[in-house]
Amino acid sequence: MTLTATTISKEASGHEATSPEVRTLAERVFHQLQDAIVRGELAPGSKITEPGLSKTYGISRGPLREAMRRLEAHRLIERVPHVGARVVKLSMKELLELFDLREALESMAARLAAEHMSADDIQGLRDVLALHEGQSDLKRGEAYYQREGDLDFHYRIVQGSHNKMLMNLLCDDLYYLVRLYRTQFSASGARPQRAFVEHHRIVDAIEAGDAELAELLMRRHVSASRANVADRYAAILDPQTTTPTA
Amino acid sequence: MTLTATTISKEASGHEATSPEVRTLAERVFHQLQDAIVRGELAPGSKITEPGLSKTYGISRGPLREAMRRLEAHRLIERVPHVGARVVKLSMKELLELFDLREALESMAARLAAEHMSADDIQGLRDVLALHEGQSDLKRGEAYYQREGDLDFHYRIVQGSHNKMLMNLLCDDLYYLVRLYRTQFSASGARPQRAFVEHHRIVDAIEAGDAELAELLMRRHVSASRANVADRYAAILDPQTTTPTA
DNA sequence: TATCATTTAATTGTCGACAATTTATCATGA
DNA sequence: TCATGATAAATTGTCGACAATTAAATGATA
Repeated sequence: MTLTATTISKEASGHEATSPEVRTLAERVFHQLQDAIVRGELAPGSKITEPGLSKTYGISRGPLREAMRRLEAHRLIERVPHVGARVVKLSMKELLELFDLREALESMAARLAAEHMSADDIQGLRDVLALHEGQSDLKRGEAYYQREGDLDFHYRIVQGSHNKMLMNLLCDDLYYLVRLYRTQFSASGARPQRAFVEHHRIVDAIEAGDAELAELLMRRHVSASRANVADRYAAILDPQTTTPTA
Repeated sequence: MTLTATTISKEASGHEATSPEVRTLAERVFHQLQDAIVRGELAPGSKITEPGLSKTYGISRGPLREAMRRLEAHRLIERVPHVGARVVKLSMKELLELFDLREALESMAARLAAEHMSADDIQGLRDVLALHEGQSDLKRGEAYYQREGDLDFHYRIVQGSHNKMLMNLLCDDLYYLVRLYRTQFSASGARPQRAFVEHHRIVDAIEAGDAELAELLMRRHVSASRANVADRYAAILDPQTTTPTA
């Protein structure tokens, strides 16, 4: 077998970090821009210009344009014909809408995962949780790794659903928006302990093959996460009338 | 055939037909291709080549490429770097996955619609149903208009949810796949009476503001539709062991 | 000074040509 | 005859230049 290139080191903790597809310039600059946006290196709402990026990344406008089209499709930038493009700036309303979508889709994913996940898959899930908690012990305040770990957890469950369309939707589209939100709202980790417990109970339900319970628990988990975000936002707007931090 | 002009009689009952955005060549040819694929004029699985389409539509490869990128993002074509693109060919497995997604998302839409729809919106819904049934009386066997009417119904409920992200997801992405499936599997209308009743009950629930019921009924509605498709497919594979057509 | 029209600059949209890669064709040899 | 390798054709990827449109700047007028 020739296999030419792309020996595929696509495992790793990284989500798609180690470029599964860099056969072309457009692909590469797409991933670079995607990363830059999600990490907040390109300020939300800032205007991005084709000649500018073209110079920055050292490529012509052709492939750059294709990359921008893909970013637009993933809703990471917004384009207006003949005017230009700017990095998306999520409003709180849209963020809550995003959580509603996640609630519907991830609860479904949990149900399917309970029906389709293999023993190995479940073991992998438990490993993620263990790693997750270990890191959290070390750097309590530092929420970054924890949050990435959280996404890893959700990733694996979606994968476990074995529903390709669902995987594409959540992993390729929505999760990048979730990560973007975390940087834009500088989302402090928040409620880690409670989330840990919820994660474990979800895995328990999946392992027991209890699809209905897994679905319910995941729905509550995402819903609680949403409520937490809404609460914090309300606290910023009006520091008095909200519940004290847990 | 020169064709150059492309005056485009893109009217039709079309949902977004009256071009909200034809400021650029890429936009126009995108909509043209989208239509051609959904209507089955471009055979599923057939390879589409850039020079070919470029000549057909009388534009250069630049804007054509952008149109193809958008088609890829909407999952209407599949591209492989350095190889080419072909029109998607939905497998039965993917089709059922699509129904699962619709079940999760549209039930959510129905719930939100029950909470947010205005009186006018609801009246519009009832009008669609009336028109729908009137057409059905005329052309019983002809399932085309009926099916389009069915999509109109679902469209309006999604719009009624007032969740922009949900609207984008269902109306801009998934519904085109639904229409594509109907041509690819030459989906005969099937079970019209039952669907009518279900539609009416869903509207009743929405009008009553009963979010929980609306969600449940929509979930059942989509689920029944899915079961119907699966049943018909099984019937093709093995004509003996299935239930007689209703 | 404020407003509006005109001009200027910058950015996006489109095109044709060239380079890189893949696929098809064909010849050669076992 | 089949497999293998080299060659040729076609298609995709990339680039730079020009046209069209928009936004900014300038100046004139009330």
